Order: sequence, then C-alpha cells, then structure tokens
Amino acid sequence: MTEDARGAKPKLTRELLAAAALRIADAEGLEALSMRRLGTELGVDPMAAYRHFPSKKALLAGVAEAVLAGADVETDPATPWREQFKEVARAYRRAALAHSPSVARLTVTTPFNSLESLRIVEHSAAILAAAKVPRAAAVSAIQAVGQLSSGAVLLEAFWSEHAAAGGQVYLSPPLLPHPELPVLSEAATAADFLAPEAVFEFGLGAIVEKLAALVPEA
Amino acid sequence: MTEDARGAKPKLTRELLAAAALRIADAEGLEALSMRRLGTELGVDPMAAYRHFPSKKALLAGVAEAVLAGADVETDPATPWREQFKEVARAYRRAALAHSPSVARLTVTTPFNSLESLRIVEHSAAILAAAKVPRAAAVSAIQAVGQLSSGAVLLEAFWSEHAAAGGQVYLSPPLLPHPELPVLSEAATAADFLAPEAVFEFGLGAIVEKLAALVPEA
DNA sequence: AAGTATAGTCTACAGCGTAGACAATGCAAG
DNA sequence: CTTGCATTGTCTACGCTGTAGACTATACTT
Repeated sequence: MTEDARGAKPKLTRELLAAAALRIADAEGLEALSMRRLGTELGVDPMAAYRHFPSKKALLAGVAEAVLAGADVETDPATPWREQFKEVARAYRRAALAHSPSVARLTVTTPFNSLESLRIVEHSAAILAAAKVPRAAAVSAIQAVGQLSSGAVLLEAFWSEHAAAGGQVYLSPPLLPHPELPVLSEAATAADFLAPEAVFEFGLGAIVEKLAALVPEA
Repeated sequence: MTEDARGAKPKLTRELLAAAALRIADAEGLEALSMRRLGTELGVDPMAAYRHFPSKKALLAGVAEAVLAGADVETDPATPWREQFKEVARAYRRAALAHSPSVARLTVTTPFNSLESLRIVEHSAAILAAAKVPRAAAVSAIQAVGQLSSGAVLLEAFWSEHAAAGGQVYLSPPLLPHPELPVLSEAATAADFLAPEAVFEFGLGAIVEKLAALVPEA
C-alpha cells in the first residue's frame, strides 16, 4: 500500500517508542505522557508498546536511557585529568537539563542501572585510572559527584518549573520575609543568590580539589 | 456518642491527614497511598481530605513537610562552625532517610518551598552568619550542600530499594561485567564501593573545606 | 430561634495501566 | 508452493485513580 502521508510506518522498536515518548514528555510534560497518548503519537494501538516494554515504568526507564545517551562524555586526553573528570560530570548535567524539567527529573529519578548510565561512570573511572588516582579515592569522588550531579539536576528542574509557573526570584514572597526566618529574610532582600550552574561548579570544584589532594605526587 | 473503640474521631486537620498519609506511605509504599486508602485509614470519606488540601499533590507536599519537621537541626553553639554546618546537613539527610525509600524520594522531590524546609536553610545560614563567613561564600556553600544532600538521599533511596528487591551489590550482574565497560567490570570484582553515608561525608567535607578556605582569618 | 459558615458524605465521570483473547504478518521447513 | 509457527499490532474489558458538584449535618453567630 505505502499510503499514509505522515510516517509511512517505520516499524516499531524500543528506541522509536522511547524517542516518541521523550518527544511527548518534552513538549507536553511527563504527566501528559500516557500509553494512549503514545499510541496516537505513533498512529498505533496503545497496547502496541507492551510488545517492547513490559510496563510503563520500563518505558520511562527507556526514556531516561535515551536522555543519557545524549550525553557527550568524550574528553580530550591532552587536558589535565581534573578538567576531564569535571567535564564528564558537566556532560551528565547538561544532557539531563537539555530536556523539559519533568524529563530532567525523570532522568535523575531513574536508578543508574542501564548501560547508558554506566557508560558515564565508566568514563569517569577510566579518566581517574589513567591518572593513577588511588582506587579508594577515585571511588569516593565518583560517587560523591554522582550525588552532587543528581541533586543539582533535581533542584535546577524545580527552579525552572517554578520560574515557568510565574515565580520570579528563588526565595521570595509569599514565604519570605517571615518572622521565624530572620537570616533568610534579610538575605532575600539582598537577592544575591547564585545561578544554579555556578553552585554546581562550586561543589564540583570542591570535590575535585579534595580528590587531587589525595593523589600521591599531585 | 463517644463510641468507636479505635480512634474516637479526633477531628480532621491538615497535620492529622499528613501524618496518616505518611504512616501509609511508610508502611506500604507511596504507590499504595490513594485518597481512598487515606480515607479508610482515618475512618472517613475519601473526599474529606479535600476540605484541607486542594489536591493530592498538595497532600504529598504536606507529607514531605511532615518528614522535614522531624529533622533535628539544633546544634551546639560551642562546637566549631564547620561541624555545626555539617551537622545540619546530616540532620536533613537523616530525617529523609528515616522513612521508607519512596517517602525519602518524595521528600527530596518536593520543592523547597515550605516553612519546614526553609527552617533548615535558615539554620545553616545563621551558623555561617554567626561565624562571619562572607555572604557570597555562604550562599554558594549552602546551595551546594543542598544539591549534594538531595542527591545523596535520592541515590541512597534507590540503593535501599534495590537491596530490598533482592539485589546484592551495587554494581553487579546482570549488567557487570560488560565488554563495553572494562574499568567498571574490573573494579566491580574488587567490590570496594563505599557505603553511601561515607560518600556523603566525603562530599560534605570537600565543600566545607573549600568554604573554610574562603573565610578571611580562617 | 433563625441564619450562616464549615466539615464530611455521596454519586458520578473521565482517564489511567494493563490482562487476555484475537488477527495479521513474515519466515522456516517440508 | 504450502504448511506451520513465531512475532507484532489490535481490540475489548476491568478495576482503580483523582476529583467536580450537589447534598447534609453540625457548630457558631446574631
């Protein structure tokens, strides 16, 4: 037949389904992503997705994986290892925040179990191993950066949802100023909060500096 | 009347509803918490909760607030400020992880907008202000610790869900060893991953040390 | 005693994830 | 070419969800 002007039925695959789901969640928010909506997006029965994913949870994990696949973790081996190490963390954060806030939240809210996510950890580990960083120190730093990065993405996603919902400043009315929060109330008037990205750099720098202090000939 | 052996109808309030919801989510998981389930828990119509919360989302925010209210952020003013500052972060983490993994996830997945959550930030800010830490440095450190702590809780919640589901080691089969992940595969055999709490301490220490380096007479 | 606000109840609805039976297709073996 | 089987998409139906809207009972004000 080969009819059907839009799409020509490119045959369903896991990747295609995850990509379509990601498209919907990016454009309309995660809460708009239902199996039925996904079906209409692809011009296919809602139940078709179940031939490729055992459940909606698994589909969402696939979406998170697709997001992480977009992380460019390659680094220039000529630059110092500290910079390379930071660059991987930044790539992770950037990949998650390249999507809508609810997708970013999904990404960090999905356990680090997929091949795609471990690829990122692998790169970090390889960089530190090549730099001859002692393993115990490397493990601490990698995991700590994982915690920091996840939290950074999470809080930045909140922040941009808040901003999108019309909120103006981070800590602001209606809660501040508040009599029980004197220090914050005073600080809020100064309004010198940092951009989330700068905060992330602060934390990332702190961890890498502590790590560098732990390698022998530094 | 004063009948009804169990409960004696203590009149519904926001706090009572949030507490009951927290009890259910702790005991049976967040996904078991429906408005109907909450109603039966309190021997009341499911719709009754809507007189106190505008939506389920708001109810969940109330649960997160109740969890945070359990954080003991008081610190001994006699101890050095760095230790006090760390102690607040630990209290936050401990409060969240004192509950079931799904509740812990809910807690860090709920924006920091409530009075209860700002109370914690307030304490951190007060400690640093009393120590005469420059404001710009204090802001960076507080927000960075916020990112780290949220991420730490999130990843630890995953970890304990994974453990509860029968998984044994953090990075383990079926994914490892894997040909595309040589470094991790080799590291996994060594199995010297850190306990999540130790990782959190590593990151926390790194940030506080960097902060200390920024205060004048140190 | 009458009137008004408040809190809990009841019914109903649209939408959800998904189990299970069925139909169409493409490939393998005879 | 035919027969059979495995795979993929379709259809129907079920139990559950959050919550709108109308109704009722209670308590407080005047």
